[in-house]
Amino acid sequence: MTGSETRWLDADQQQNWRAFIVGSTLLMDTLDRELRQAHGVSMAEYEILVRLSESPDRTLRMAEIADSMQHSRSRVTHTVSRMEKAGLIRREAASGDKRGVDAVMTPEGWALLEAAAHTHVTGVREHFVDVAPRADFDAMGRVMNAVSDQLLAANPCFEDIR
Amino acid sequence: MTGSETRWLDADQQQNWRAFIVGSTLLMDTLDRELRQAHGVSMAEYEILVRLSESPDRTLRMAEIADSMQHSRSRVTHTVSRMEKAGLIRREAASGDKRGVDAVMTPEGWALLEAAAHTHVTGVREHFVDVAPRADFDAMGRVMNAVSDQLLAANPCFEDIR
DNA sequence: GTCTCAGAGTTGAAAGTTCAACTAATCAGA
DNA sequence: TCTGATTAGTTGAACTTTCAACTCTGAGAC
Repeated sequence: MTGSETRWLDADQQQNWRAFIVGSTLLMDTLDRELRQAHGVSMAEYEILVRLSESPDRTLRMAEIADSMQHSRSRVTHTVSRMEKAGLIRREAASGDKRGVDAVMTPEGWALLEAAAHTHVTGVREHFVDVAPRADFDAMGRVMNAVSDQLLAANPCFEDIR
Repeated sequence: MTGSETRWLDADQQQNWRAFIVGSTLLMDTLDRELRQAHGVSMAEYEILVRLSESPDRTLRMAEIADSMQHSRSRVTHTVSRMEKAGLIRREAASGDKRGVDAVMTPEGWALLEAAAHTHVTGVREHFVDVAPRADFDAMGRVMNAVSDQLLAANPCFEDIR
């Protein structure tokens, strides 16, 4: 990873990279704030609800949540604990593997998601999807997929590092 | 912001958006970890050093740092305090405005930056710039610039919210 | 001059994240 | 079937970020 001469970025690359950092923090912070103010959930919590809502029985193993969001297991434990306290999720022993824990979405969680989804999608459109031409947006998607592929390929067991 | 019917994202938009979330957290976490392991600084700290290195006298007002990074003033205060304790930055009373504080890069800070820059740029290339065709990368840059523009225009005094 | 308001930065506590150590269950192999 | 290595998840402490309250300086009105 750290070899020989440094190949510096040219001016364009530099600018694009900085645009990415600033734009993405601005975007994420805004969406997070909108969700918190309107519904009292963070974006991470919202994302967990989305994933649960898409799963059979609105249920997911802790590890599945962690892997799909690229969060550490510890982080998911803490987040789910808070959400459980708030009544949005219930923990159950996983059937089969006695080490495992299932996170199950409660009716309250579902209700919250239904309300929050509108806020979130509106924000994503207004601040992201609708501010650029479709072709550029697709290109951005290809870049970010390539980023994920590269990083996951380079680190087959990415969890170990976290 | 929250009006009438929800215009949901279509499948492509959904995928691109999720690619963005996962890819960017993966990318930022990786670059942050690389910097921490090799040089003991976070990416936020590194970015502050970069900005100082580009300023006349390697000096910047606290507020300038905060604004250019889209961080809250409080966050910059805390981060700079840690960096000052580590000897990378020195605080000085700003000339002219007695309310102001200048953050000045120390020789130790400069030395660290020189060492860390190689690691960082190599990582940015390997995990980001070089994983996608230039045209896609440029399109990504346009999208992120549009995001920033939209958000900054919508919130003339963005700091007030933070 | 002084009163009020705005701006720059700090502070400390609360909330969230990371890190390393831990328990308990499963698996693979002798 | 016993043993050692893995895997799932949790825990608590350290660290980072956020939030609201605060101090001090500067500026404009009168």
